Amino acid sequence: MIDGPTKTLPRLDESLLTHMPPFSRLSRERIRQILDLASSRRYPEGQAVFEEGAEAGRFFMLLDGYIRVIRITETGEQIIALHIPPGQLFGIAKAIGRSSYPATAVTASESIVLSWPMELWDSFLSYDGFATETYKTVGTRMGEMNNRIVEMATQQVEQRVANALLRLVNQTGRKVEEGIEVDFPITRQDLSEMTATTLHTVSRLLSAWEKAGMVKSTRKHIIVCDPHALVVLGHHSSKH
DNA sequence: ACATTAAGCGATA
DNA sequence: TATCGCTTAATGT
Repeated sequence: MIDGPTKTLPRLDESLLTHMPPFSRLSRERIRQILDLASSRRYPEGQAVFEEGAEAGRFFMLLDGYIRVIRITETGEQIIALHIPPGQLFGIAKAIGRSSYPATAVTASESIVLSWPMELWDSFLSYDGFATETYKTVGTRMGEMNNRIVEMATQQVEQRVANALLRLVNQTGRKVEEGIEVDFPITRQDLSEMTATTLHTVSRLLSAWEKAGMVKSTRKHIIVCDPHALVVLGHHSSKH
């Protein structure tokens, strides 16, 4: 893809990073130093930050918005692996011993992203708390994807979709009057790509759940009104 | 218990 | 107006 020159938004303030776990133990001076090495860029919704297989030239920190991590199968279908909320590192290929990105990262909503050249990775690792925090997030994501594999193999579609939706509102949910809403635009197609089913099945499930008062949805918006009911649904392993 | 195909409708740009 | 997101029914495995 043809990326324009990296724009530097209004000068970055230290407070942007002081409360982000990978940097929270660092002095103000060190954070200033790190910010001066960073490029910041705003991405509109649906833009690729990097693509699977590309040379991993930089690593990233999501300041605002949401990142969707996707992979393409042999037959050309998209699989959504996970979503990344603000405050997390991503594209950290070196942390898993790779020199190319293992998946494509696309913005699920308008996002603000910091990035640094991968050559700086080793020096970042020496900063207090950085290594432990990044390996914590790597571990968490591995565990998540592991759970997904087990789900795919053992659970039926309704359970998978229920659990995927619960994961979304737990990780990226925003409180609204009627319940908890997924904090970025999400379509039936997206949910189907997270759960290895079709948008039609997702549509039918959401309609049924809406009639039961468990969710409320309009185009690109999903509100979970009764999380506990969904949890019960998601735990039900076999029926009849 | 699911996927696929098809048809149609309102929202959006 | 054309495209997109979504719903539903019918049919297939």
